[in-house]
Amino acid sequence: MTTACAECPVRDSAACAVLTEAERDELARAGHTKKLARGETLFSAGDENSACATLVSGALKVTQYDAEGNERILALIHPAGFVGELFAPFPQYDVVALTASKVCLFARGDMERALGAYPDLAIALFRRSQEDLHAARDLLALGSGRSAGEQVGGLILALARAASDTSCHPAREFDLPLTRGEMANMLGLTIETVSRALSALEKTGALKRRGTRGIELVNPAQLSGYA
Amino acid sequence: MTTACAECPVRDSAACAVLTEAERDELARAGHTKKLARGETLFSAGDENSACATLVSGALKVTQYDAEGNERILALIHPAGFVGELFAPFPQYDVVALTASKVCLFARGDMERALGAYPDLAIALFRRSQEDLHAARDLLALGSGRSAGEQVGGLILALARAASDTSCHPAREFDLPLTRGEMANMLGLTIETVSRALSALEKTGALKRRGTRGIELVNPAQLSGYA
DNA sequence: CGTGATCTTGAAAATTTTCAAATAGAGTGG
DNA sequence: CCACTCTATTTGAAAATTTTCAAGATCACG
Repeated sequence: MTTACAECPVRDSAACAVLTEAERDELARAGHTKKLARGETLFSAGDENSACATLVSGALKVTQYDAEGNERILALIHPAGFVGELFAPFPQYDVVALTASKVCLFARGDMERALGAYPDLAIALFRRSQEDLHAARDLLALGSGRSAGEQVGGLILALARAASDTSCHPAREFDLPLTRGEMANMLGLTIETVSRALSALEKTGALKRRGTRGIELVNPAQLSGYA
Repeated sequence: MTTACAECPVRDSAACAVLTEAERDELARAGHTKKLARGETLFSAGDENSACATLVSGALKVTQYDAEGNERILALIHPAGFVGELFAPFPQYDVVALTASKVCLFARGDMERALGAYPDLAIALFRRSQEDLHAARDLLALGSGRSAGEQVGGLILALARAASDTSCHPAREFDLPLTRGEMANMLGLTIETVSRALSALEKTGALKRRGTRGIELVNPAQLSGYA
C-alpha cells in the first residue's frame, strides 16, 4: 500500500501527515485501504478484533444503542478523521458509513506499535482527539436552551461547514449526509419535528430544499442565531 | 514543587503518572499548584496567557456562553482530569471551580516542551483526551430521546459515579456539585423542570433528597432505564 | 436572626410528540 | 426506460410534556 499514500487525498491533513516519507511508508505497509458502501458497518461495539482507521473520503457516523434499541448518533466523522478505540479493551461504539467511503485501516496492535515508535504520531493523534472533543462539545452546545428550529438550523449549518472544502465558510449548496431520522436522532427530536422545522426554515427564506437531501443556504445567519 | 508530587493524591492516576520520578520532578519544576475557591475562574475563553492544568482535588466545569449570554456547561472535570488548550491558538472555554479545588498548573509552552521531550506523556494525554471524548459523548447520549425525568436521573447517576472513589459503583450518598440551574443547563431543561423531576424521583422512591444538595440513592436502577 | 439567593410548587401557555394519512422519492426488475 | 413497490418525508390534529410566569418555602451566610 505504499503507493496509496502518494495519491491519498488526506495525506496532508490526516494524523499520518506528521510522519516522514519513510515512516509513512513503513506504517502504510501495516495498513490497507477499504471501501465501504452506504450503511456498511466499519466497527461494531464490543468487537473482538479491535481496529482503527483514518477516513480518506466519504462520511461516517459513530453510534450507540440504548436499552430499548434506539440508535443514538454521537459523532460524525469527516475525511482525515480518525476512529477506533486504542485504549479501552473493546470498541464502545458502532461506526457506520453514511455515504460510500474509503478508509485506511490498521490493526490496533500495529497502531499501538506506531504510537510508541513515532512520538510525533502520538502528538498528532492527541491533537485530533482534541478536535473530536471540540466537535462533541459543539454538538452538546447545539442541543441546549434552544427551540427545535434553532437546533435544526444549527445542525444544518454544521453540516454545511463540513461539506465545504474551505472549512471556514459553509457550503452554499450541498447534500445532507443524514436522513431526517438521523438528524432527529442527533438532536433528540422526532422526525416530524425536524421535518416541520425544515419547512419553517424554508418558509422564512433561510434556506431552500432541493429534493429530499439537497439544501441551498439562502440566509445562513438566520439559521442559528449566531452564524 | 518537587515535593508536592510525593503527596499528590492523583500521582498514580493523572497523565504525569507515566513519567519516571526524574522526569516528573523535572516537569514539576515548571508547574505549580494553585487553590481555587468555589466559583473562581481558572481559565477564560480567549485568554492570552493560555495554560493547562491537572485537577488534583475538587471539581471544575467547562463552559461556553451563547450569543444571548446564557451559560452552557460542556463538561465536568474530576480529579486527575486535564484541562487546557494545547493546540488551538486560544482557549475556547471558560473553566470554573464548582467546589474548592486544587490544580497543578503549567504554562502552555512548558507543557508543549514536555510533550516533545517525553513521548509517553503525549500518549498519556492522548489517552486522557479519549476519556474526555467518551465523557462528552456520554453527556450527549444523556440528552436524547428521553423524558426530562430520565435525563435528570441519568445525570444524578453520572454524578454519583463521579462522587465514588471506586468509579465502577455509584456512591450511595453524596452531595451534588451542581446547583439546580447548572443541572438544568447541562440537560437543556429549565430549573423548574429539574426540580419537578427530582420531586418525582423522590416520590417514586428512586432517591431521597437530604437538604438541597444531598442525594441518597435508594433505587439506582430506577434512575436511568439502564443502570 | 435577617436577607438574598436558591429551590419548590402551581396553573396557564407554548412547544413538542404522538398518531394517522397522504406525498414524494429511491431502487428494482421487467 | 418505465412501472411498481417500499421507504422516507411531509403535513395535520389531538395529546402529552415542558416552559413560562408567579408566588411561597427553604437554605446559606453574614
